[in-house]
Amino acid sequence: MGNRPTLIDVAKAAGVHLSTASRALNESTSAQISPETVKKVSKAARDLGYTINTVARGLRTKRTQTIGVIVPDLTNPIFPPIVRGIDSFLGPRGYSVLVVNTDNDPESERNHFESLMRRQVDGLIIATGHTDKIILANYHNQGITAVMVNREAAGAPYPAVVGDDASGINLGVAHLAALGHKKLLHLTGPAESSTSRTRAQAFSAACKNHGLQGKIIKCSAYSIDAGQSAMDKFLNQNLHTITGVVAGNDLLALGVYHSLRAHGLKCPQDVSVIGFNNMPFANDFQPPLTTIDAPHYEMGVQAARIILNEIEGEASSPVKIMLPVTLIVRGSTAVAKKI
Amino acid sequence: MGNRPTLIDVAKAAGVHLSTASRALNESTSAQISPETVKKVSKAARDLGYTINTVARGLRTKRTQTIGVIVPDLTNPIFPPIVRGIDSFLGPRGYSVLVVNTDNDPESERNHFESLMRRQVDGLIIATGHTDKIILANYHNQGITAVMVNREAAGAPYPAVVGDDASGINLGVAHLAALGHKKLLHLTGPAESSTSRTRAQAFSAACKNHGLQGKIIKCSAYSIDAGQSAMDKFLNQNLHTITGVVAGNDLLALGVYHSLRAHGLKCPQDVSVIGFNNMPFANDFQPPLTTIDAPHYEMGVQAARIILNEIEGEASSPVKIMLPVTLIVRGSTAVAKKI
DNA sequence: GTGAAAGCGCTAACAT
DNA sequence: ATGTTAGCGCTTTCAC
Repeated sequence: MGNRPTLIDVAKAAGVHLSTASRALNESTSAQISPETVKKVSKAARDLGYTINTVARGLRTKRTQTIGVIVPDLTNPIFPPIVRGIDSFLGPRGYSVLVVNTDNDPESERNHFESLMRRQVDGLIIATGHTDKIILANYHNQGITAVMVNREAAGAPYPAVVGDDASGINLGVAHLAALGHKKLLHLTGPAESSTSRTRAQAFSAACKNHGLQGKIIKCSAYSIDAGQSAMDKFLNQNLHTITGVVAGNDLLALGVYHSLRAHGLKCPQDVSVIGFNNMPFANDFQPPLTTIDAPHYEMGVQAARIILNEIEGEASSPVKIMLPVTLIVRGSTAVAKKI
Repeated sequence: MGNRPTLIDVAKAAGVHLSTASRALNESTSAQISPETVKKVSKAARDLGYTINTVARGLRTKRTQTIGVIVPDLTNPIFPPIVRGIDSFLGPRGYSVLVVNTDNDPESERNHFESLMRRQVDGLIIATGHTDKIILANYHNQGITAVMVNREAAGAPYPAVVGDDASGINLGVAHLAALGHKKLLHLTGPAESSTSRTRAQAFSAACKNHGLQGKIIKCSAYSIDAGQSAMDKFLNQNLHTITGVVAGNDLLALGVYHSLRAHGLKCPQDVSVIGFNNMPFANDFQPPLTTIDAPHYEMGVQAARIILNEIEGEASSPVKIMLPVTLIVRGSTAVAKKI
């Protein structure tokens, strides 16, 4: 890549010392320099096409203005909005974002973590549900600044930004109850994930509150395939024993769609299905998916806000921000079938 | 973030000179050092938990092992697979990826470009359809290493990795022709994008080849809304004059779905629809979308391979890699209705 | 095979 | 208000 001019070139062109040029060009120190000098230096910089070398600055200041974002898989549609939310807050403030995908593999996560450390990121935003307590505690012991997003911190007092999972599940169960459903099924995600546990607990509690019968089955991952095979297994043994499904997320709900179809069951006529997340295109599924909308973009924004505060401001006490969720009623839920 | 040990700490612990430690720890120079010394230094590094500071290395070597990836919008589902493909190739080779979103805004693109330059990225992978010739020529004049992905280079001799758009459109038109369709419509994306132009031209040519009547209407963006409003406009004036639609991409196809529904038309009974990209969840739409599968992940891999070659190997002559596409027939296409 | 020393481009005391 | 100087952590040329 091209040989860009350095500060020393600018200083020479402006006829001042290197350090004066540095001060003139830096927002926080330009007040120390006379207005004319600032103008002179700025002009020289512009004329030469000078841009600061953030690598050199980073070495000197020990700040790279880079945040590492750890996600399981960017192709899972809930993560791009989170990443964009993070970016929208950080970008205008001079920070860049390094996104890594772990694929829920601890080995991969460790490698990516090392890579981010080598790159001297100023902080971490962690969106992986699987990062175990030991790893997290480890991060904390190393003095690493981090914020959790879309999951709670376990094993370390890190701030977290989450959707109100319990309320969301409540809304879903209440909606099905209002439609006359009596026997519900919940597909829960991997137990390592805090959201899975929260949603499953909320499901049980909500069923009890509404006097409904609620079963829970486990899925090995938050994926269409995992949802389908879990539902297949259930239907093969329990055909026609439930009328409503509250899936742990929209991908699992999609797996349920596939399974119902394979078993000759119609949604919503035979079985109502509710997802979670309101992922992009949920409205275009067959049928359009009733789901809980979680504000992923805003979660990203909030996580970014907190981590910047931790880095640049005083370390706040670990906060937990819970953002409100809403029920989006579409075509996958209907009045309960008589069974 | 924690105060990590430096090379000098390792050197001291191993009882060797700083430069010896550096050589011992570097793959490419460790051969110069006696095996025992290498072992000694490696052990010291491990014991201390040493990890290299890539910022310092980058300052010295003028290589950051970072690639900038410029996309329009990460929430457009075709980009995450591309990014992951890039990452899958680059990650194991020690490179990281800095992804920026331009939202098709030239001002935003310029800002992000500056940011990437300040960060001393080793090269750019550009996936934005809108980057105009002047900007691209500008990059090239500055000696910037870049590779285009999912679009052709215009205005600069940069390598490009693209899907075989023309063949894809051909497959789609041939499929509709075989189903007895005589009058087709193509929704083309923004004219600035090379893929739009290629696909539109291929559509005209294919219609001619098959003796079909082919109309083309323009969409302001590759989005559901743009597709819907373009189709709305068309249907309001031309109800029942076409039986098949070849959309410029899957999002436009989804817009067509919405428009058809709003006009009381059924897909595929009244109108067959073909998309482009085979985006995630295309199989779950209503109806499942017949579309052209483009290998986005593989496009990312190839783009990464080329740019690494340009950076580390000799500069190859500008290549254009065209990856094959396939027609995926689903429920949105059927035998033509008599009109 | 290893040590010495310079320097990548910048910021931040410390002077004046 | 500006100049001087040291040094961030590393690689690499030059000695020996």
